Amino acid sequence: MSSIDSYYKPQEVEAQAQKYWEEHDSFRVTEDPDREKFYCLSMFPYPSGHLHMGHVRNYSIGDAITRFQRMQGKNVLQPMGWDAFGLPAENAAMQNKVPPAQWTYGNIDYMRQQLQKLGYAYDWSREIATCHPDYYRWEQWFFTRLFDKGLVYKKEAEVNWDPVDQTVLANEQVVDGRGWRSGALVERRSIPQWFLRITAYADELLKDLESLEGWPEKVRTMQSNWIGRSEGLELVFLIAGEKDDSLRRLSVFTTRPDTLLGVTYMAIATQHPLALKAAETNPALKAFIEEQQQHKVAEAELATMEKLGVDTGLKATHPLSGEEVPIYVANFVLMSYGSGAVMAVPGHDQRDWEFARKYDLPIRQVIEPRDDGAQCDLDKEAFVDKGRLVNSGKFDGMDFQQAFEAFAETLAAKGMGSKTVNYRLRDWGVSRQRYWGAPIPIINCDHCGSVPVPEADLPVLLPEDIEFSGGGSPLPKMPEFYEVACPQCGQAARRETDTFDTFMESSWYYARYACRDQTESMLDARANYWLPVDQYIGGIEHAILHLLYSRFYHKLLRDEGLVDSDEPMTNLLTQGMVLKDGSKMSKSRGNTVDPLPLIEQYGADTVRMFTLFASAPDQSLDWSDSGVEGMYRFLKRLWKLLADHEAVASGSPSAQEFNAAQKKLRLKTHQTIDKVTDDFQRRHAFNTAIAAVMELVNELSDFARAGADASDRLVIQEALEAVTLMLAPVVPHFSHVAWLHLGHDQACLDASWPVVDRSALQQDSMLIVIQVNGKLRGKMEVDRDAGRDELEKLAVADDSVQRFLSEGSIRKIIVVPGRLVNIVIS
RNA sequence: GCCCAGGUGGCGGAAUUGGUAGACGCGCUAGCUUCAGGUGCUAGUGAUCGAAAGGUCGUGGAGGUUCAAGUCCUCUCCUGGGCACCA
Repeated sequence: MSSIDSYYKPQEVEAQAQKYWEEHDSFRVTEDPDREKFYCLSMFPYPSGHLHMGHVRNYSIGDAITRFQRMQGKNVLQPMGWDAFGLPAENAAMQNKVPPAQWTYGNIDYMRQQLQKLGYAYDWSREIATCHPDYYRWEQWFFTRLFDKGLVYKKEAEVNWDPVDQTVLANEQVVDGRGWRSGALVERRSIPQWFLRITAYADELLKDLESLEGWPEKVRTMQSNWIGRSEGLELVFLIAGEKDDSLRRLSVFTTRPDTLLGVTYMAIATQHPLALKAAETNPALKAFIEEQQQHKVAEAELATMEKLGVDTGLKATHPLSGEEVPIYVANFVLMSYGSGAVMAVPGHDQRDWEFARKYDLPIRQVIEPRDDGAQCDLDKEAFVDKGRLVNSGKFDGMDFQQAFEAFAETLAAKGMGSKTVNYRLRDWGVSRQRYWGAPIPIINCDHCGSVPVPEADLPVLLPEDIEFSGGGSPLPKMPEFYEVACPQCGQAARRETDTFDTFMESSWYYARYACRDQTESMLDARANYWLPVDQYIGGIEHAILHLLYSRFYHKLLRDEGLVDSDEPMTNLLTQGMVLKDGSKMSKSRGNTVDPLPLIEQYGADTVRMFTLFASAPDQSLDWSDSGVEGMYRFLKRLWKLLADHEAVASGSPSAQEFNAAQKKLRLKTHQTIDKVTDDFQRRHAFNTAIAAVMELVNELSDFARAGADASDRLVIQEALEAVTLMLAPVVPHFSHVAWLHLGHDQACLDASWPVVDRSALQQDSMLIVIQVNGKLRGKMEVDRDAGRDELEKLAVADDSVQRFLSEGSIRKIIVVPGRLVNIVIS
């Protein structure tokens, strides 16, 4: 036992606990097949140079879960690392004339120290920095594997080009259509780039969302919408008089095949090959296409933009009716979705309707409302609901599903159409024309084409000792980097100077933590011990891209035989933003709060506790300095209580005979254990867990104040132990020292989570609420075994009820056992 | 436009299965300790009427279901987020 000073000095407490953890290497874990594992992971930070409150919140949540699970007896892995590639390092390099590598590694060292100050239970032996060749070499290797499997390909794609700086800009470097440094108008340029075939996994990524029951519904919905699966029919309209076979068949996709006979014109995108060809001989059309090209406006405006188009003069033949309809080039048709052409049914699609009105095209009704009162007035707007077919010959009377099948069959028989599925999801472009990223392991040879770098030549090292000035990546200016011999034919070739999208690194880091010292392979058997991640914690801003890419990557790893699970993370907690004065903390708003001075003033435990207490983890958190003060007060008060308490061996209090006051405190103690356990385990409601512990401490203070004899001290000991253990995941340093003070040799972090003593929850009496007509009128303390009849009798006899009886007679009495009696009077 | 959250005291937020609305913390008020204090302790603190006992109102708004609604249903307003001409 160690006695403690009654004045709480967080700096000393935290130093003592951290020293112990360090000396005992307390957070290092190894695989142990005999124990249940728990992998708790917080999204790793970008090493920007300093921790902000969002990090503190994220990691305090993760650490609380980690330590709780450890106290449940599980073998818990909680690693930490650095999402170290990225644009800010390049910007800093330009500003400070420091190579990005040096800047990044310096930041990592500094931020690691900050994290250690906060006392998080990380197994630092597994630390990863994605900019390290030991890490990205496997990403390069994996890419070459995907290349061999045909899961990567190269195609032209548009980038933002700054004509003054002569460089490609990331989207965030384009401000109001101009380069952020040069101020020059940004141009769109097409250059060859690498893509990962995520669309090949679209169906599985969508289907498996259903199995992710531990993910917030919101995230699943967002991913589902992002994938955007729609079932429909792909069908062909022939172009009348067109000789060129590649242009003769105009293919379109529709989710409403039932409206097929309502087609009165066709609409194609400005970039559609047919449009481009027609423009060659049609100056008005050419001008229109060029003008639309200029309009690379914000996507939000697109939706409300006026619908415009030009007649190509071409005619398409309806595959069923044989009718010839005009083909328009229209600004509302996207080249990137479906085939870049649509069949227009103005009667039953609002966009088509508006366009038809504007250009005086016929509007034909082929669907009529079922008898459900739906309104249909094609003079006012399109009728877009599903209904019954009319004006469609032999298809008349069919409903949507019948028509879908019938049209599909008819068209298939003619070789003019088939059922298809379309996705909103696009393949993942992974090329970045940047320096500070993992080099794409491809060599371009004039004779052999794109050749992956052989495994023996990996990694392709990113040169770190470089001069970094403006004007884009230095790699294309470094012949020593890009001048290589082709691995296949040996002739002079050129290495790719593009680097990977940094989402590539963050898509598989969770797996590499399991075996980051493995030099022979990307992953080994240890990954299957730890995976999938049992609890992942991070910002909602990653709901789509990072989490979708990680799920995709996991399936790629699985199909390469590297992991045996289908999904990377079973449970996901998306923590809310940290706000100050109602708006998000950000440098530009100037409302950031630096965690470090607070840690110095109050200690890490107070700061951690406040971030968990101020709101539920998935809600936003409003920062309040006086709230932090409140947490500090609580810890000081509890500390005093502990110091004033003389530890006793915590035998088995249940063998004792307790007086009423002792029973009452024990009831509160065990009720609190019950609630807090549920809050931690099931709800992740740390805010209410902490509040419940505070309630217990308040009651404990009152009890202890009354003076304590030997048997009282036993009950106090029991309560203080419970409090110390329940707070251990939140304020681990505090609990570490408190636990020793309470007479334990074993470290608090290895202690077991407290267990509810059911017998302490047994009460002799219970509080019953008395209502008259649903309004609270009184309360009564009744015997635990009081039956329904007795409760009724007692309630009616209550003074507060008697007063209302003069106003009417009793109609009904509702008894909710253990809760209330409601007397209905009228 | 579509989809998803959310709206509760002066503030952050509780109320988990329809059953005592406002736990816990902040702030505020009064008092005590006597502290140089910004410390500590005690009591009070939704609004309103009342000396009190007690009553009335009260969870964005309007209806409804129910013995009973912050919680369920219908309509509506506001805030935040996501998607956005997806055929």
